[in-house]
Amino acid sequence: MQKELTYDAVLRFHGHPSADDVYREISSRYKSISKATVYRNLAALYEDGKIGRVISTDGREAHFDHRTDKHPHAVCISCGNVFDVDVSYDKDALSRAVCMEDGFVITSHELIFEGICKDCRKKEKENGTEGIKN
Amino acid sequence: MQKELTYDAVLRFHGHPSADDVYREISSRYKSISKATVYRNLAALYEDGKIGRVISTDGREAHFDHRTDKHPHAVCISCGNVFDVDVSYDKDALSRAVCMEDGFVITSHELIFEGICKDCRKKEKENGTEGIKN
DNA sequence: TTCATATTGATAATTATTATCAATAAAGTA
DNA sequence: TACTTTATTGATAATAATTATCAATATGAA
Repeated sequence: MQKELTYDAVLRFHGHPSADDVYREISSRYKSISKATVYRNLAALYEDGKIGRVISTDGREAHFDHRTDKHPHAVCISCGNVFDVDVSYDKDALSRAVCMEDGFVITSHELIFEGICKDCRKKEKENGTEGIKN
Repeated sequence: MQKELTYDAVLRFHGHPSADDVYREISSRYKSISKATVYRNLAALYEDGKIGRVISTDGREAHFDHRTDKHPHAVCISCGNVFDVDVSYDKDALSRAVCMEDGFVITSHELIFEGICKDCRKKEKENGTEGIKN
């Protein structure tokens, strides 16, 4: 059952693999898995609450997470990699403070930081391409 | 110059039109504008700081904003519409509190609420489809 | 074994957006 | 004005991530 393979592959990553990362990780061991199956099982595992899913922004791919607790992430605007952010804030207070027009029921929220990761900053310095995106 | 048309069209919306919304709005008056031009000019206007852009999440289209100040939004997970959220929080304190692994430089952040908007809740009640997405 | 159900792989379809590129328009200059 | 250069546009192809389709295979129960 490829669902198990998919789950194990996600756990094998330290960080936040994309569906394609997971696909390639499994492919390297079991040659004949379909990418559709990986997408299907990642979605199912997320539904089951077995893995986390990082909200994807601005056309970037979704990333998955061995952590299942909700926590903020930082996305590198240059390479798209996702990092955990360690910041505590009062989620309930935030929810209480929200004042929406009548009738909108909030079920969750996401806090996403954007910036440039260590590696991309290094590359930019080397190439003298600071400030140039992608 | 279609850039002006595009700008005016965005201002004409109360809410947060998608590129396609803007395209249709202009088309209804000036039949022969290209969608590529609308995308191009929306991007340029955003670069110029003349309009705002709502971060798009999970494969949804981007939405644009006549407001240019950064503020949180709520996205309806059913219809995708975007709403302003009125909540004050200490952005600087949040930034200061962020503890990332060395070298990641944070340039901005987004706070996105998710939930169900008034209209979709109404529809769900009528259809008895509560809890069913899209 | 037999019948029903679930999962898979291969591939087509979808959707939002960007890239390409020739045609047109606008601006600058002699 | 006439000519040249630059910018903008429209039409359309390309891209990229993801989902849908559907026949083939696997699984499980009776």
